[in-house]
Amino acid sequence: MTVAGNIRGPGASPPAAAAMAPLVVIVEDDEGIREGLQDLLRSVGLDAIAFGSTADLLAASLPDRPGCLVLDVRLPGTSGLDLQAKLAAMGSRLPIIFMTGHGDIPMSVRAMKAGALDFLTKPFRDQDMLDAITVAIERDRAWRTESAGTAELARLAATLTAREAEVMQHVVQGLLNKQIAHALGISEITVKIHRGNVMRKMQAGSVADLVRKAEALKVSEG
Amino acid sequence: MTVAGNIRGPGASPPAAAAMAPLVVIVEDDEGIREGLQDLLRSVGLDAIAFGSTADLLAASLPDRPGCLVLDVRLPGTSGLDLQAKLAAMGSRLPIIFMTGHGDIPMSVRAMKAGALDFLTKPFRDQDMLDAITVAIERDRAWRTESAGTAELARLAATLTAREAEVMQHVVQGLLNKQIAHALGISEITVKIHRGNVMRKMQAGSVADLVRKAEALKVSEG
DNA sequence: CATCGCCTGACACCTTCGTATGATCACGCA
DNA sequence: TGCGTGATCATACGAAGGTGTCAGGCGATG
Repeated sequence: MTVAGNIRGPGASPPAAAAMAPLVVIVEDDEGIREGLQDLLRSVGLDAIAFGSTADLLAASLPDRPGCLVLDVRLPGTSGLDLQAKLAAMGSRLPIIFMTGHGDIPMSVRAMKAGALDFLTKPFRDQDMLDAITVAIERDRAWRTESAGTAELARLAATLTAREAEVMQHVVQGLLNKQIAHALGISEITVKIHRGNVMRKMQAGSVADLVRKAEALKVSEG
Repeated sequence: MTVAGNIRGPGASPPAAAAMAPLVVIVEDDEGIREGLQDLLRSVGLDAIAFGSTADLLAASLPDRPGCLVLDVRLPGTSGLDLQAKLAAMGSRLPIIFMTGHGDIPMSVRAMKAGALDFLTKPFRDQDMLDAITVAIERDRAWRTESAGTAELARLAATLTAREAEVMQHVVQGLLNKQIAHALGISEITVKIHRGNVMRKMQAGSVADLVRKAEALKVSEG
């Protein structure tokens, strides 16, 4: 598995990844800082894996665990900001904490606007980094939990036939069976059958349930 | 009306504030920059009002129009960051664009984490400021539109009696009338009456409608 | 005290929903 | 060609939803 293992689209999440022990991924070219950070994290019981360049990270095989990315801005080859953009384009949601020794305000603002969780200047206090990492891991956990839910919904929705999906669409709009039948040009009886299939396949115990699930799907899709 | 006019809780929005012409509020102690900014904005057809200190702003009477705040970080008395915190505590959602001549990275990160939309360093390019303002106004408009919707829902929900609200709660959970009746210790007939009142008062054409409105309310409240 | 709003309940009637049974037709796949 | 799946429809029955009418009790308010 490559770093794409952290790019979790709906349906990709294996069993309860959000509950696993977190992993902090470090990308920093200065070996001293890199190992210092690793030691710091291990001292508080956090697993950490470190790379010296973005290329190393991208080539590496990462487990699908909750965690975050601690990224130096200035790196050989692809910069930290470029990596942030690249990961975002790949669909990754892994929280990113930047650190830099020679940054400026526009750089930090750009990173924050692109979704970075924090932007620390070297030298930073150990506690500041640990605080940021704690927040980042918690956010990733929350996202994974939520994502697992919508992924499960998407899995259920994928079992619907085209017609059933169409009927569901109309049901959650609040239309009556006879109205749906007229809209689709079929009989009300057939609508009832499709509707029953939808409720069973989507594991919805009521129309209210179905509406909520349909809304959650709509939000996660677009 | 004070600056609290920009603190728009549900139910506070007058008719279609989101559609009004935007107003940019500037707080900057340097008179040259302040007037330069005002001229810049007026040159592109934007209304602007400027203050020399946060105290002046807080004492002023501001119309309830879409817009944004352009804020110097270093100000006499309360600083820009303090004002940001104060406004947030007051419930304001007015987008804030910071500008500074002597800022540092931690300051910019703090502002961005607190929800600032942008953080420009002086001297900035006119176009950068205009771009930021455009984005900010658009975001404020979107928020106002959304806010007006939930405010209307809250207004409808406020007309419900305690019992009706209770019944609605159970209905959107997907319970049957007989289950609601049992849960509340009343007869199914009475539940039907309350339910009918709920549908009428909430202007819901269907259970699906009601569920969506209840969800929107829940999100806006919690 | 009278009135009003709210909560409560019953009876009746119709609509809508949900499902079971049974059946036909089309399409793709082995 | 046979089989499975999906889509279609009919009949029928029971469960649930929705509305209207009538009515009693209860607390607040003028």
